[in-house]
Amino acid sequence: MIPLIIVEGPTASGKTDLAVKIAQKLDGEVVSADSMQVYKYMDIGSAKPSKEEMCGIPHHMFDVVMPTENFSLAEYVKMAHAVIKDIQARGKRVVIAGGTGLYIDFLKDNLMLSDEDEDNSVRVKLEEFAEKNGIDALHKRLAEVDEISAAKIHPNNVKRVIRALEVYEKTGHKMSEQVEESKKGEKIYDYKEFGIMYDRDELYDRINRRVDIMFDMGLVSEVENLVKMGCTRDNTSMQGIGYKEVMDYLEGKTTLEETKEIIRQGTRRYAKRQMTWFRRSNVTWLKPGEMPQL
RNA sequence: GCCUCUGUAGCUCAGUUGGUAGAGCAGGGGACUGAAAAUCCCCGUGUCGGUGGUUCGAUUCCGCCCGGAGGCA
Repeated sequence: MIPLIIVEGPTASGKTDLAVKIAQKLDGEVVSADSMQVYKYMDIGSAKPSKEEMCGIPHHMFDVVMPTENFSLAEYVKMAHAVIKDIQARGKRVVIAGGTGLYIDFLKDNLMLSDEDEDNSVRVKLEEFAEKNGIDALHKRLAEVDEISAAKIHPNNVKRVIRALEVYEKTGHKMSEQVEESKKGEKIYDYKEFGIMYDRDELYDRINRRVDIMFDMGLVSEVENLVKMGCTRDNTSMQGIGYKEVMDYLEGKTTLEETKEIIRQGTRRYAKRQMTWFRRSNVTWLKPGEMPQL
């Protein structure tokens, strides 16, 4: 089994810093587990560490896809496994650092994903069906083919209902079955999870301050540049906090101050969701600045 | 100094023809298997500014006091 140190926790809690310190101590390299840092040209808003902050430690899974392209969990997991294998082969330790709980969960337990083509015509058709017949009709359709998933997914959660139907139509298997299948992969990692626990008020302070810093660093021109490259709201990359809001600003829908406040709030809420996610995994919580027992 | 308006949840405000109160926002909790920084679900007790009075009963009516806004001198 390959040993893994995982650093997780809410945004702005100092994961990057801690990961670098651990990597220095263990002679390791850092693998990011972040759904926005995978995009190229999205540096400021996704809070990628600067060269100086990396302190010479190699970082992976940054800039692996163009922001005009869509990315997925499956691609992340595939690439990250390969990167880890490579680091291990070179005799270095692996430190995972990131805030995307879903990515971390799939990676650490080697959850299996069946082969599925990227064709999203099924999804588009289901979206049209929902538009036309309403979300209750959509949910009913799911209940007919996969009762278990239908019971688990709230009818209002259209994205999830569509995905469950998509799985069924594409593979012929129920999503609830697929979940069971996914757990049959071999355990290949021996991991320890650490998180940084801030007092809520203190974390929110850090978030608020960091948003201002992002603007000072040129977030607006970063987004302008992405728009020039052809990014639109349809791109997953533009769903990132800071990006969609600055697009509104560039289109004159909000003032600069409003934009900042909406981003601060969105980030606070995001941090709260992250904490909910990580709370249920077996994390050893550290105080800010504390070095874990490795 | 006088007159008018105003003081209710962290904020903005509703409301109770007298039976101790509710919206939005903020905030909190949760879910999460190929979009996940996305998406979705649940959660509202607070000396109704203070104090006396009227009343079976006052946050509601009346007096006084304190705070805020405006007007007239």
